[in-house]
Amino acid sequence: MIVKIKNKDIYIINEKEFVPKNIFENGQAFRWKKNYDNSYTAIMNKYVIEVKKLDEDEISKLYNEDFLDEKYKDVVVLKNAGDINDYNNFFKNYFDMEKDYKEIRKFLAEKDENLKNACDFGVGLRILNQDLFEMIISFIISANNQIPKIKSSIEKICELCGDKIENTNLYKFPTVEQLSNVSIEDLKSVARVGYRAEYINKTANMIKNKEFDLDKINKLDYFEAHTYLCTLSGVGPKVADCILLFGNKRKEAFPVDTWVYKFMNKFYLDNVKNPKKIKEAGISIFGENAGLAQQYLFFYARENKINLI
DNA sequence: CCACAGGTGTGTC
DNA sequence: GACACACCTGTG
Repeated sequence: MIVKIKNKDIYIINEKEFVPKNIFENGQAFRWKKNYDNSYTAIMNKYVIEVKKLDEDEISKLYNEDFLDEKYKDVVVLKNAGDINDYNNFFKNYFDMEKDYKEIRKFLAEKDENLKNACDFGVGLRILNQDLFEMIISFIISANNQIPKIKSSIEKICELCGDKIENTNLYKFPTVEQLSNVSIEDLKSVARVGYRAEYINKTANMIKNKEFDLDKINKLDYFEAHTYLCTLSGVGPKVADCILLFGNKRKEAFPVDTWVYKFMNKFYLDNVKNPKKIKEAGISIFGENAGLAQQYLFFYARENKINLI
């Protein structure tokens, strides 16, 4: 893998394990918007960037300009992302670039045929390291909810109280302070989050008032962090695992939603109803990469419309 | 109009 | 600790 900069664009060159669709469309992130040219736009941290996997013509063009020294097959550009310092200080961590996904796929593929198919299919999928507070609120909203609705509620919340990016109609995800000042009424009538409004308000205020210490999450081991997150309003076992997996680099977290419930019972278990038992089974079968295995399996089952019942 | 999808909180045993 | 059941909203 090579990283090169041109203007304010960061190029990730010759990295097969980076496919925007597989990263942004697997239920881990809600604010990446697909553009007409198949690029994706999002705003996070101080960045408004566009991510695109280049096609053959675009790669040829860069080669003809002498920007590339050969016609690589895999080139992803992070447009408007900044320079090498931005890459090293933010994007490297955000896109989990230090992790060798090829190695992990190889390791998981040896477990069984089904997982092998899923790992082969999901080449290019990565688990993002997103902002912890944003993940807490996003996954509280996700509970008992559907992806299009989750996305729209999060967008409305950003418009309600997040900072506006100058000269655009884009909004940042709100800070703890900003969100704690939004009324339950607005969360219901504008963001349409329903009964989750109370959870969001309470959780934002618990964090603001230091009744809950976000910094502690990094210091606790996985099981302690999971238990601690469950003390937040609207956070149960599944949501806590999503927060740890997508917002705290805990690849052993194994969120059990209805889909995981279904495919675990189809492929690995025999009619186990208790989600906690399913999670224990997942961790014991897949080990420290349980969360990643789950993402590959989930993505594979959903994209191929595999009948899970 | 009703059925359905989808995790957490609460109450009961 | 295992189990119902209510909770809100958009879609079919």
